[in-house]
Amino acid sequence: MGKQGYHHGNLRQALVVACLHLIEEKGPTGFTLSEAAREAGVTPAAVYRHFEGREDLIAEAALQGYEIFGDLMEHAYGTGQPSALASFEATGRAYLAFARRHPGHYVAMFESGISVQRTPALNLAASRAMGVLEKAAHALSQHIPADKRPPPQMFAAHIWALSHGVVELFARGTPGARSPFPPEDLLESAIGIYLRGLGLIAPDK
Amino acid sequence: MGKQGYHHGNLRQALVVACLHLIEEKGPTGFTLSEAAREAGVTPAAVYRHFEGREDLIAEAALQGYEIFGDLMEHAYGTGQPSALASFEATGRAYLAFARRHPGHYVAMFESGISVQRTPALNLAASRAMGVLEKAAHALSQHIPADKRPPPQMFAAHIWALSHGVVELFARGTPGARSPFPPEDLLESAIGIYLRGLGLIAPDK
DNA sequence: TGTACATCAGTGAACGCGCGTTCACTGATGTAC
DNA sequence: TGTACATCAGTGAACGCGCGTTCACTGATGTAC
Repeated sequence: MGKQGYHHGNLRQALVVACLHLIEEKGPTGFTLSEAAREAGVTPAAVYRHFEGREDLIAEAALQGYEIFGDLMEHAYGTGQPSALASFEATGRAYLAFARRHPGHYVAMFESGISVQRTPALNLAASRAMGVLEKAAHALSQHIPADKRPPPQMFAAHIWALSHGVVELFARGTPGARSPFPPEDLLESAIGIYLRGLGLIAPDK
Repeated sequence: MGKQGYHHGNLRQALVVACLHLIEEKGPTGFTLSEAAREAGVTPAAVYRHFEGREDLIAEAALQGYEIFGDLMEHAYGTGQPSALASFEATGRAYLAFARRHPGHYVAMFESGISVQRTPALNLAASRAMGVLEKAAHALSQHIPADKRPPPQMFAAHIWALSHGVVELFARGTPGARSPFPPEDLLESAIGIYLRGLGLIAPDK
């Protein structure tokens, strides 16, 4: 783990860290391989010992992101059990918390243009993570009378879109899109209203 | 408007068009000034007759986007009048329609990192456009009993986030984020549920 | 414990390339008379 | 209508730069005996 001397020790991971940092600062297409190498304290050529190129590096960052994200989501889901509603709300909060705490990962996952089909491992990690959201939505939708129940996938898509929109517009440095409300409150209140619209929580508070 | 011969005729606008096209294809940081010049059929040096550089060019694209967007929103708003609900729903639809029809503008406006404070003109155009959304939200919120009425800005932020999320995740080429539902349906149904949650439309359909 | 050697992970020089930016220039257009 | 001239909008050559990628190399590490 040290980096003194000729051999770095853990260059592969150091490059991922540098990549995440640069993504946060300049966006997923705003930095070069050489910059990442420089930030890791290494010659550009050394990168090729570990990655095929820039895309491959970003894909690794996204993969690690999906793994962290999946763990977080599963933990949040478990936290709310056995209440379907509590589980659902916990995953929503976890989504936002992840985006805030791991902005580089978030961008690599959702804004870098890296396809989740790129690799079986990436696909698997992504499916697991998003699967938790769907599972939570599905469990919750069981509490809606069958005749007025929207498909759980639609359900999950709504909440995902809402969360993503809050992240992109209000939880990031997007200038001019500031709102007088903290993103957490925005998301929580929106989800509350939405769930009330589905009849899942009391119409009067 | 012709482009034969030494003089181009309307290079400034041709560069904006090229910029929009390149943004759609490669993202806001994925192309170079020289590429834009090439696409407009002109030497890189010619760009400097019209713009200070890459950022300036993108800012112009964003400005034009806000103007189109503002017109569209105002028209949609008028369409729904005098019903506050109809006006509100029309602006929501217009948002998505704009994002689909003008993806380059959309990205230049919301994803390029261009600050709306960059220029008074840009600020003005953006304020006007977003103002329509807020006006629609405000008018609609008058129909909610005052004691359970959320602030209209929060209201507008919710809907904006939802719309933005749908655009980003489901209306663009983001691979892996496909959903079995058309984005228009997703947005419409989500807004419906949301408005029901606010008591603005009948709880039973 | 010591030595010889294979393997590994980095270096640094080299290459060709396209970039942004500048500059003096030149061809086209518009206008005064 | 014609001519002279100012203005404008583009050219193309030049510059220095950092990039991605390759390659033979070398220093460090690990291991067999």
